[in-house]
Amino acid sequence: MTRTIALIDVNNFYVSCERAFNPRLKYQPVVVLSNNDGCVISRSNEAKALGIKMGEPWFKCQAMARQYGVEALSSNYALYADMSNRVMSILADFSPHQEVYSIDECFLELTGFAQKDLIAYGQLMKTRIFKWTGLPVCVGVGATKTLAKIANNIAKKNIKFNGLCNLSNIKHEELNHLLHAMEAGEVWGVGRQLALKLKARGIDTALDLKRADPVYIRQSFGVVMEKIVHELNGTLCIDLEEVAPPRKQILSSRSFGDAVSDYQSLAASITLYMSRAAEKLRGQQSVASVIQVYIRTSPFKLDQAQYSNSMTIPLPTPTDDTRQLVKMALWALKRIYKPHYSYVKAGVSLGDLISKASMPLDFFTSPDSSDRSTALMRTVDRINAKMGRESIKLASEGFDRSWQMKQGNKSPNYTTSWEQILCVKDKAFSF
DNA sequence: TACTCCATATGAT
DNA sequence: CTAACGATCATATGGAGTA
Repeated sequence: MTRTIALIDVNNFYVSCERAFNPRLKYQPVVVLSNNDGCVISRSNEAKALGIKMGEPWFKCQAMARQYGVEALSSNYALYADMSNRVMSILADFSPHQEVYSIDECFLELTGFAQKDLIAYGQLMKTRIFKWTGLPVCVGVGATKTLAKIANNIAKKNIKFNGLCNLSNIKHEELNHLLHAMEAGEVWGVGRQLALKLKARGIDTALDLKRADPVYIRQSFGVVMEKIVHELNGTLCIDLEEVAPPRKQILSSRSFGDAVSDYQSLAASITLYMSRAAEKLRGQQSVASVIQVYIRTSPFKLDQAQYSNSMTIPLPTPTDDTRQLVKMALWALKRIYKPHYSYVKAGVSLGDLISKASMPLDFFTSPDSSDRSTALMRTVDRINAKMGRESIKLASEGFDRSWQMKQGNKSPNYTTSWEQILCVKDKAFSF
């Protein structure tokens, strides 16, 4: 049976979240910056029109942006995550089969819907999401995830589609016409390098890729690209993943507000990042068998002495206990740390994750002590969930936070903090 | 020879 | 005033080491 899959994607997600709560930002050029106010990661259409590029370092366009009155906001992930949850739960009502693909987009299975109803159904999604959250979305429909992605892309780019594009119902020539107008590099799964490689073989457009010989593609590019070719031809190869599989790796890293050189700051940051990673680990009921710690100077400062190093430590017994994980991480840090360098970033990762339930009993750890660890961690997690992050933390996180990232212009947590909502009220009513 | 392990590259958002 | 360039996940790949 031919399938029908929709891809719903919020337009300029982070900027749109900010606008939903701050109408002053409407019709203005607005950008949202990455952590540490480093790069542009979301742009309003007005900001795009000014030529501000995705991923551009903010300091490079700051002067120009000031000239045009561009609003630049620090990213507020608490707000975006909450808004994302609202959108996803609204969309879940439109189909029993949903794959949450990223913070701002999801696939819905619409197989079996009458073609004549699809557009109206998509329109209903758009209006309902806008009414209930204030966020604008585009809907793309196709026979495969790859085609749904393309449909969404087309809906976003051409105003005449009104934010809605159904490729599952159009004539072959018409589809081919649209694919011909699209570069191969814009197809989902084809990045810069692969686009170059394709171009070298005479495959320039999405239509060229669709018409390429799958056998040849498999030989020169591998299975992944072959699947893309099939998907472009309407044969489903990449199915919906409704239940998110547990992560195989958990990473926590951050750039510092200002470079640091002292061991103490690095140790504090590593403790914090490992604590975060361990929370995530317990959240998905896994234990880690390997940890990695790394620190590095800025690769962009070519005039400065460079140093970057990492250490990977296999754990004797897999664990999810923050205390053990931090202990090992600091042990590793001590070994790779060298004084006198200007470090700009540190991070940890947890690897070889296995389900906690399937973990074999360890000969050297008594079941009793392992139960106590689990109970303690669960209690800490619950207290922190209820009373706020870091209500309970390890002392090695320290109290001096001078190294923490810059967030010069962050909006209030409109949806997750009463205190900050009240603060907004005061502002709004002080004429 | 075939597999595992590891670092690196690439892609997505 | 100055200096200022993200985070997190997945998979592919190729070489080195190993059974």
